[in-house]
Amino acid sequence: MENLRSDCEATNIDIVNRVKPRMPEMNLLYELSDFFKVMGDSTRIQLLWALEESEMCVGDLAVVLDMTKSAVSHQLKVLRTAKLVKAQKKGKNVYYALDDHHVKSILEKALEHIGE
Amino acid sequence: MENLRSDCEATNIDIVNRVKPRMPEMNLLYELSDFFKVMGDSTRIQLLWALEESEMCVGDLAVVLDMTKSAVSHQLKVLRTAKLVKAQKKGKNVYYALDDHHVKSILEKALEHIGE
DNA sequence: AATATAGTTGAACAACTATTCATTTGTTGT
DNA sequence: ACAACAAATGAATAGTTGTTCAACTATATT
Repeated sequence: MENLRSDCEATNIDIVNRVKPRMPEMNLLYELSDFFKVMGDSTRIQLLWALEESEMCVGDLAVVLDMTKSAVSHQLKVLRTAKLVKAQKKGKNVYYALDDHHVKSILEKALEHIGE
Repeated sequence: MENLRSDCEATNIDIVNRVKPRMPEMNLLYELSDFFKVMGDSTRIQLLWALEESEMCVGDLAVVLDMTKSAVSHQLKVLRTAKLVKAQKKGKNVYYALDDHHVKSILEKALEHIGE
């Protein structure tokens, strides 16, 4: 027996009955929104944009974004956890690169939406 | 004279000099991240998904999402402000519909990223 | 006119998030 | 071994965000 949170009855029962079973699993919804949450920060967008131009180390990214290495490093970790970037150690430096070929096209679609 | 926030010098000056001028205006970056912020919430993703199936009124959306009308209304306002949905009053009800043809393709790209 | 229904709104609260600061780890060069 | 540098980390703080609750507006029904 389900415990309903909604505070009202359906107005168009036919529509509700058609749409409700087509809703995705809660699990998938969380994965989707988590993905967009990662994209929903200007620092991380800048990092992705910069890495689309070139693989870069943390210090150089800090210069490009004009932020501290610490702040950049924190955000790179978020991007790494989301599997959007990958890290590779080269001597004293850690070089980051894009790890997802969808990011570019998603950014393009978002730009289309904005530019209207 | 700029006031730099970065706490380090560039390691690869050539890369930094090539990437830095290609970075977009801060204004555009904020628009981009704001857009993704709107998508970065499971309730709003659910609303967009449901509205992709059919135009619906607030009460029906509340039933489909199993949430209160108030919570749904608050989130619909966010989506309306972001111009992702539009509202139309029909008698006692307010019917919401998608107002952006990019949403679907963006969701699809995001699903591709997740499903790997 | 009075009542019921649909939706919106604002305040409040709890949960979350990004940056800063100080510290630590690991690598290079001497 | 030691100093210098690059990056990562944890704790703290300030700012933001989503839901709840109660009050309010507007439309429909009797």
